[in-house]
Amino acid sequence: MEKDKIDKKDHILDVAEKVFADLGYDGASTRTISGEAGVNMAMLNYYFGSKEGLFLAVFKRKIDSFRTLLQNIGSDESMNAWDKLDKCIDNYVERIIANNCFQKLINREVSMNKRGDLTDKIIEILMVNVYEVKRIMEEGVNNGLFYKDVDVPLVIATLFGTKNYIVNMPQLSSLILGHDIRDEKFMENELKPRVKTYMKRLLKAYLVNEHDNSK
Amino acid sequence: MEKDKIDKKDHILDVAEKVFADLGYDGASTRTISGEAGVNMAMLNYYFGSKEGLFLAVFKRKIDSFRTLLQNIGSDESMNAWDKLDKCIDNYVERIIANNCFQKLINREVSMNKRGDLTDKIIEILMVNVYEVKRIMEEGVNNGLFYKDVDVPLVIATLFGTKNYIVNMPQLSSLILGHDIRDEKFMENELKPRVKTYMKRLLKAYLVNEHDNSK
DNA sequence: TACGCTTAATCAATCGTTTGATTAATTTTG
DNA sequence: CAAAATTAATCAAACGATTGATTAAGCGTA
Repeated sequence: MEKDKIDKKDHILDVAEKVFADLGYDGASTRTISGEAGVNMAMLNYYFGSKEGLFLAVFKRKIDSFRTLLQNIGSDESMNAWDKLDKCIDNYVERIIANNCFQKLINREVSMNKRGDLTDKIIEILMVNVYEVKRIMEEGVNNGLFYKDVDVPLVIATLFGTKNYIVNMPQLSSLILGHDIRDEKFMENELKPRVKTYMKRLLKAYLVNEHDNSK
Repeated sequence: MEKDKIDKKDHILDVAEKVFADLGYDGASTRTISGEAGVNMAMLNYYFGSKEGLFLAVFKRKIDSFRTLLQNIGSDESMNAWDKLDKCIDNYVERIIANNCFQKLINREVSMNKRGDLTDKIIEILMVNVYEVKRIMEEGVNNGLFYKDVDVPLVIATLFGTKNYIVNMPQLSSLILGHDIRDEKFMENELKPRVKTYMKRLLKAYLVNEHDNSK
């Protein structure tokens, strides 16, 4: 039946997404993916043409949800820059920290130097998110809500970088935090609100401060 | 001659570091590394035992030098926590942002969920550095120099995460910053002092602030 | 000669991919 | 409607290429 075919392809993509995230593109073999998905190895090539085709299919499936993540927030006229930034942080912590294996996959492949065709597409998608946040912050700077000399690009690096550091290196951040962040309960009840509070305080402290350099 | 042997080993490590960073651990073959270094393939195993041994040798060479640097800062009694943190930031920007291929290498391998002693060893060594910074910050909290309710683990995530975000995804951060960060001149004359200033202001604003949540 | 270094040749294992055969589903035909 | 023809889906097996690693012979120097 047609529906079963789609479900099976989707199941393969689900498994491939996780295996790619866990082992990397090179580390994930077609045998491992097919084995984990419970399908014959040849099915990967039958459905997706090649290993790279499978990887691209995994990636493309996620594109739409990422494209619309923040656009609604940015265009809401009823909120000021503070509220928008608040909502951005909430959304990122909820959506991206929770479901992180795709983020790991992306960041690892982008950090490679020798994968130009694939990298450009990923960069383009990531920039959509970045640009929304950038616009919000510049709005806050322009109307005087934020301190005029804030370094917007580097604040973005902090916002996304802090998040990446936690989710991309769970073993390391678990040691730093003193809990296993892969524990669902801890993640949901403690880490998420903690990261939200921290990020808001951190950005607030910096964005409104006059950056007095005197000692 | 003894000296030549050491120089050759060092040259192999230099090349291996770059190839590992560009292609990842799995993507970098021993043939590619030996070919790039201009030595026979068997020399890698002769000198370093195995591919993993070579990787660990690359890794240890970098981390050891950096650990001693951090420890010197941390144990300096003439500086308070502020000055130490200042110096940490300066050193990180100078040493790690400039020579970034090693950082990319580490972060990519740690972000894998691949089980094995290789990842564990990397984590273990990385934690030594993390603890040094953590110790400095807790020192500042304990003697009242920093605000008592700061979230030290997450500040560490910000400190390292911001840096990682910039150096691990140069294509993306170049777009955000509006300049190619792989341009040596821009990196040296603009980005480095800019990141230093930003990180210090950001951490200072957060660490001394009372985190007023009222609007 | 004896020893440390270097090499080409080679190993078994694994890689991504392809093949040919078989089964299941669908369409066409009488 | 039923039989035949066609297409789609699935599988085990094997392909050539490449992987990390090892071997034994050759090299230069002390």
